[in-house]
Amino acid sequence: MNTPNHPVTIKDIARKFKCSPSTVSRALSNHALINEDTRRNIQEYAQKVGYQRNSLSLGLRNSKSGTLGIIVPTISHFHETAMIEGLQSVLQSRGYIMSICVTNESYLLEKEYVEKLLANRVEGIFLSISQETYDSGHYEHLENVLQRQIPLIFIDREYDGVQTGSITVDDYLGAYAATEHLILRGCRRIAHLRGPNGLTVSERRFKGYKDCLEKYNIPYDENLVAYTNFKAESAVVPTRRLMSLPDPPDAIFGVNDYVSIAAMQVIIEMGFSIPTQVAVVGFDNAPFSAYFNPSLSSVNRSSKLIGEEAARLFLTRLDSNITQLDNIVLPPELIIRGSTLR
Amino acid sequence: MNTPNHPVTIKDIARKFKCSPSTVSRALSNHALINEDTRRNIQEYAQKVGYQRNSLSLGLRNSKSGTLGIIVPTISHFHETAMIEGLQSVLQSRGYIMSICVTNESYLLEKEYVEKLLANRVEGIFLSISQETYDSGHYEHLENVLQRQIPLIFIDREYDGVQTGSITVDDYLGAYAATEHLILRGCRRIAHLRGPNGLTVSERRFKGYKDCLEKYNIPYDENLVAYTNFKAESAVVPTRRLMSLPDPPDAIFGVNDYVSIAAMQVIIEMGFSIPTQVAVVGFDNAPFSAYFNPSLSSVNRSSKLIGEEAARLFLTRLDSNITQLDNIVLPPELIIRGSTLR
DNA sequence: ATTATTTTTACAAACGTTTGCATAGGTTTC
DNA sequence: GAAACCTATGCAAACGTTTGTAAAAATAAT
Repeated sequence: MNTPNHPVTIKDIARKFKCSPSTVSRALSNHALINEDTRRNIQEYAQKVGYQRNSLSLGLRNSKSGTLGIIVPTISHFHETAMIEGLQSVLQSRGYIMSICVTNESYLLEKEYVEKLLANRVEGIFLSISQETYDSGHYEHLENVLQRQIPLIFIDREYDGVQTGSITVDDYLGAYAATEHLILRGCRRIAHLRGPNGLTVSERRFKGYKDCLEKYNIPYDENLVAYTNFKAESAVVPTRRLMSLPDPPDAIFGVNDYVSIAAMQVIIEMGFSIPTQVAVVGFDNAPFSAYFNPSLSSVNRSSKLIGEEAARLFLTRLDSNITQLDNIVLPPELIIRGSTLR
Repeated sequence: MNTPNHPVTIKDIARKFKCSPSTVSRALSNHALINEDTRRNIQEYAQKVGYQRNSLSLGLRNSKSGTLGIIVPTISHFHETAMIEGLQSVLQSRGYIMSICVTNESYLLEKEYVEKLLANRVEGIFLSISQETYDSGHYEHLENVLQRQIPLIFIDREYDGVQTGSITVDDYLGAYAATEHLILRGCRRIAHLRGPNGLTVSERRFKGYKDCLEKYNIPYDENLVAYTNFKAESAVVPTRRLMSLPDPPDAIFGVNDYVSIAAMQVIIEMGFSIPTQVAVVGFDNAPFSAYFNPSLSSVNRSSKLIGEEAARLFLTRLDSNITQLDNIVLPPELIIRGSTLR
């Protein structure tokens, strides 16, 4: 019966109506061959006692769980949460539950999570691959996913070796545009607060920066490049060093907005003025960037859009059963604000 | 066999070894009564073919899914993601998968999610109740959770009517402290950029502000209170109005940091100086606040700690089987920075 | 009244596990 | 050589569904 912690099952209802579980099941799913009266009675009763399908059982029977997996390296930045929001906003109505796994850039954790999600029979996986995975070149865990015909979609970070859908933003182009903007604005000694060595996202932005300098015949000066770990604090000391150079930079391109605002603070504290003496441009267009003083120019990645497009890709795969998914590269957009005004 | 999209099961292994599924099951779980050789053989083979327990089946059998539910009104703010990170950091090692549900303050969605999580046999639910739920006074869905003996823990937003564990931060106290700080600093016309009407968090902070004024015999002036929707943009017009008053405020207490930084921008644009003419204090101590110009004083809520403590509460419940969970109220902490320096 | 037809229901198997109980051999004990 | 005892394995049921097929009941047609 309805003992406290035992949820009511189809069998309970069957017992109540002295009929078979199959009848109850069919009644609840509006099967055509069920008598109208019994159908109504059963449905009303089920409603009353708060019957709810056991997803586990359901999942076991048809190898589907009504769950989607999202694997990201972190959720502490605006970018990732915005992507998740985007996914959510599109998939909400389909009634999926989203399982979110955070890898901290670890290959092992990523592998474990993929396996666990597969064991949980998720109906799709959205993956932003970890740096370690990218470096290691181990993709067996992903091949596994595809082999099992589970839709796999790369969000933000892709890997060419695995043939599946992806939504990414061209980091290189974004960095190039930011640098070009600084150059066109008249800056010549452009510093770059880059991300950690080896991280794809750092390297691509660094390359965009470097290539743009070259394109405009501005000599690359490695003294003008400093390392950060993406966090604001990590930009303080490097910026202080840059601005203490005998010939300090007239512009700084930060690998993200956190780094850039920290740099701005240091620059101002040291008595330089922004944007007249030093121009600053960031990356990610975080929601706070427009409100800085001065407001921060930044490369927008439309993080939420990534999630939305990824969700749409997934739905396409589902609805049309197309297995060949698109690889969409979204264009970054430079937002010009006070920190780089002429 | 090992057909492409059919994961290998215990039965497959049993067939391979011409033994029964039960033997395989026992071998895999190191049951004492299994011959050492068969155990080793089976384990090696399972390893080789990448056998993995089907969580759905497992869950069905023992009404447990290895999954936890997290229900929050939003994930677009720092506060919520930090809480999730906190949960994650503690629960990581236990191997749980976290299902995250976003309610957008909707009672209906919250109810649906709770039901779905129950249907998925989650082993615990961390809930930050939606405003609509709070207002409606409908808690049947939560009673349901408790009745089924599923650990339920309120994070950040609690409801006294449901007897279960909670980790919250005293909003009232935080607002009081912020206001008091402004008063002690010498401000007398203190404006408040509050949150929407009816939202508990807005009201509590508003009350803290108002009570503090009263305590210090500063007349409450409703002209100095303006509404926002927590987003930066929504603070622009109200701040402009406040600063255009014949007798403009000498301090602004913002309901959160986004609102406060937008206010700061407007204030500076209008030619006032911070903190000399106007002091500003925010709420949440967002990671960007320290880097503003001037840096923003703010009330810290230790968002990550909320998650960590909630996770610990859950583990206590699990390990010791104590059903009577604590209600922990964390103290807010005022962080004083440049925006309120004397 | 008998057969044919339709409507409604029940049975049983399956999804992948685990586990109490039974049983098949093998070994020891008397 | 029988009784008693291990050791290793298998059987079957259970978790909660769904669904193909069979069967029963009701209705219609002859």
